[in-house]
Amino acid sequence: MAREAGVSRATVSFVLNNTQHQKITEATRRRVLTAAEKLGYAPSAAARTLRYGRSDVVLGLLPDWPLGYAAGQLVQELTLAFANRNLTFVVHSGIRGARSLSEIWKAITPAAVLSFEPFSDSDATAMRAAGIEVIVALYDDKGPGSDENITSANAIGAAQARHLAASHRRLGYAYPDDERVAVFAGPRADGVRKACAELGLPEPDVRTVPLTADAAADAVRSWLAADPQVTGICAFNDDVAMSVLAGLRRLGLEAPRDMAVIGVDDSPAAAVSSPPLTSVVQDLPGIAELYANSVRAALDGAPATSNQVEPRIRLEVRESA
Amino acid sequence: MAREAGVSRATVSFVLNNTQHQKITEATRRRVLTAAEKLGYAPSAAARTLRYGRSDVVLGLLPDWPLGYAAGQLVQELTLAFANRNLTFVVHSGIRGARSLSEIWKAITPAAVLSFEPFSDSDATAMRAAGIEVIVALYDDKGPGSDENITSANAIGAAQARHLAASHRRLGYAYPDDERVAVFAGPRADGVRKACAELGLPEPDVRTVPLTADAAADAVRSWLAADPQVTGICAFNDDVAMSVLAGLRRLGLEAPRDMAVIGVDDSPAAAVSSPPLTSVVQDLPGIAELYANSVRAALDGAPATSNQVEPRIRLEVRESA
DNA sequence: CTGTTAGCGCTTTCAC
DNA sequence: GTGAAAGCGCTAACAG
Repeated sequence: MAREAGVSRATVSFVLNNTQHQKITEATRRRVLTAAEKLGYAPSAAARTLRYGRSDVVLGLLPDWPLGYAAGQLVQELTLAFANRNLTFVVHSGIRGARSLSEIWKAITPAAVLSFEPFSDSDATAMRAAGIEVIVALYDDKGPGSDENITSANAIGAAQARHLAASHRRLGYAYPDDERVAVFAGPRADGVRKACAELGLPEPDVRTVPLTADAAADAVRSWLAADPQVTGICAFNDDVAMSVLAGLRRLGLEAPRDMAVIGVDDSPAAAVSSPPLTSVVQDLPGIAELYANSVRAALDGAPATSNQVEPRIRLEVRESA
Repeated sequence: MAREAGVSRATVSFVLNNTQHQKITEATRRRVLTAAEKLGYAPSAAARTLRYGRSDVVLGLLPDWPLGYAAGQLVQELTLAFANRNLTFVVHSGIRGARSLSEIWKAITPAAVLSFEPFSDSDATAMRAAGIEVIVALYDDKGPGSDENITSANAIGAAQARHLAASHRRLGYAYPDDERVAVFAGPRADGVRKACAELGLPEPDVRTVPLTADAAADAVRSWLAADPQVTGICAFNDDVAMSVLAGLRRLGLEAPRDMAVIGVDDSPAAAVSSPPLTSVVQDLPGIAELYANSVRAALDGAPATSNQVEPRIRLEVRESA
């Protein structure tokens, strides 16, 4: 490349990177660009990474569990948010039996890792030792025993509860039948619990609801038999909510007359369920901006900017609640 | 590292990579490993990539459109399949306004790219020039005018049609209301068309079905008014299928009595829809194996192995059809 | 303003 | 057996 243009390697570097504060002759500039064009020259990210010790890649680590509509959306928004900050976002889907975490990040050499599941301390220290910024998303650092005010982690559950509390005196929580999402479902259920407490409602009745009509019917029966009777259900997500709706139909009952149900995610199916499902929708673009900001700030060595706007939570009110 | 162990760099390399045909003293070997351990030494993928000109990363390029349940599953299966072949699979979600394709692959330096959407010839040649294996998935290279036998691309549609043909004389196709998935929906609709032709059924009636009950009701009305009347619907996916079901309910009609409906993906919501949805389920692990094999073979410079087993397609028969 | 040089960490080749 | 050295492509620093 340098040889071809008859120019020094450094000059080439300046031209191709549009380095400021370097005055390059227009002729030289043109010569370099022409040569680059002719040779189909492409800069080597590997070399650049080796030199800098850091790439511009942000590695997203997805957990093992089933990825639904919302997860896909979030990934897309994150991709966009990082791109706007000159960072390339790629995702690796964690899965039993796949490569170990260390193999992944060594293969990618990311500038930062944004994980949606917690990992071991040794992994974390190893990554930090390699100069990688590590950010764990979606989890409160407060620990399980925290009795703080409602945080963004459980704001979803709280929003569900508050909506139902307008017309229901006892709420239930439809918990997913998948242990893998427990880290996720727990905080949401906690949000419901806290909101109930704040509103003076009795403790919510949490039941696991598998994704079959029969099993859901069992749960519905139990809720209706409870004392005080449970008539408003906050579901972990739209799938679980639709399962509850199926359970109601199986018993010849109807939402919201006999029992109100509210989901999370506003997935496409929610709009056409029977009855159409009321659902909580998260501000995914906002959340993506938040994480992208955190990562960018960490990479720039900036202090953790806490002027972050809390992402909004919205209710898509339909007929089920 | 070498300095610390008092051993040559080459020796270190041999030990850490378990290079065969090199006889290393057990003492030296131990010395190296100890030093590596103590220093928390991690090999630099960037340097290795620079040296080899190729990493062990396979870059998956996802299209812009909404990622559903099946897409998430496929990504997980691909991750596993590639891991079993010593390849690290990461995914970049294509999205309007995000970085250009060339920025992505230059940042990652992948050994291969597995794309789920077609890209320009110039992109393809640029990547190949950079030594990257390029594989475009999910599309037939036969071109749009192909009248071949049913291929895997449209086998899904064919399976739907064949199931419905047992009890219905005229079929309809519920096409998604999203232009972005056209590349995907087209072949499936073609599969239905071909199966109808083979079975001596009239041409299927293709209608776009948005994801709202009202719009779906319109489509249902048109199908029932058609001549000959359409009573069996193949839907692009489960979401569209559930929309058709909603349209039926809106008109006071019922599946499968008034109209049978069959979806694709067997998403969680399908099992609890009203009525429970019959759906085509693809052999995602099989498909993942297929692609992983192709990529592996291409990287090994092997000829395209055509002893590939065609992934099976299965029907999850419930009540809607 | 332009050209040269060193070195990021790794592997391969060659010399001891 | 082990050690030294070159070079992958890049950029920062320095010399002309």
